[in-house]
Amino acid sequence: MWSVLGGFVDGVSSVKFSQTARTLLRDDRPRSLMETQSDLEVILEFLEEYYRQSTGEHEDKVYCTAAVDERSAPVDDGASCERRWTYCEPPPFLAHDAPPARCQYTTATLSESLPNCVSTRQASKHQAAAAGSGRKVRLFHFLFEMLEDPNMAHCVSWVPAAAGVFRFSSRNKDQVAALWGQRKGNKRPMTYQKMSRALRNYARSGEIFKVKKKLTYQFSQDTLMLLRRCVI
DNA sequence: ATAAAGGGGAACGCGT
DNA sequence: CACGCGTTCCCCTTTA
Repeated sequence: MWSVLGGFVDGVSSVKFSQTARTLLRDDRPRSLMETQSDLEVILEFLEEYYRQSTGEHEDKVYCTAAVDERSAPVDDGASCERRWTYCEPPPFLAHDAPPARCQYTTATLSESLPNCVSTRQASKHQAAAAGSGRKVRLFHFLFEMLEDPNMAHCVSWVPAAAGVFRFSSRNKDQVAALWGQRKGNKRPMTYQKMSRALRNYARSGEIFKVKKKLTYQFSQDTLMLLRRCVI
């Protein structure tokens, strides 16, 4: 995540922001949980401030956090990583927690290419209304974001990416579902069971198909090409 | 035999 | 208000 935020900070270097945050982002030394949380607070404050500046003090509470669960194992704990992602409506520059190199594309560009597919920026009701667009972020788009995010590999991963086949982790599949539920702002918590029902409906529209393997699905070629085209 | 995952009808919610 | 579409609920079936 540090590299992600670091990439973002570099990208907005023209903006005045906390020198402390910049220093923290470039400091790769191992940190304790308390340090990490403290650092995150500093950075989040900066991000909020930046967003306020860039949006003219938008009244909506709009930010994204990658919070570390206090009960969890150390952050870099590989497969057993229990990092909890608290997802609120993200600001435009953090539509998803993607590596810097991938920051060239945004969900906004995806939404332009994919029907009914919008950025989380556009997911803001206010802005959607302002733009005259009712398009919402869609599940397959969200899943593609998760698949492209190395930090989410313990939840869902390509098997293999070239064929557009992906598989949920038996252990962490509900984590993906929970994030999806938060992204949608659902009143009730999303579960893998409910999310998989939505995935099955994609078979009718031909966007995603069920593979005859446990917890495994496949993007259609067309959908995959469209999604990937936006990444390049 | 059991739990987990898959499947599908129908209701719900939201934008147009 | 009606409609369309995606999402969610619920329950049954299949699979490991």
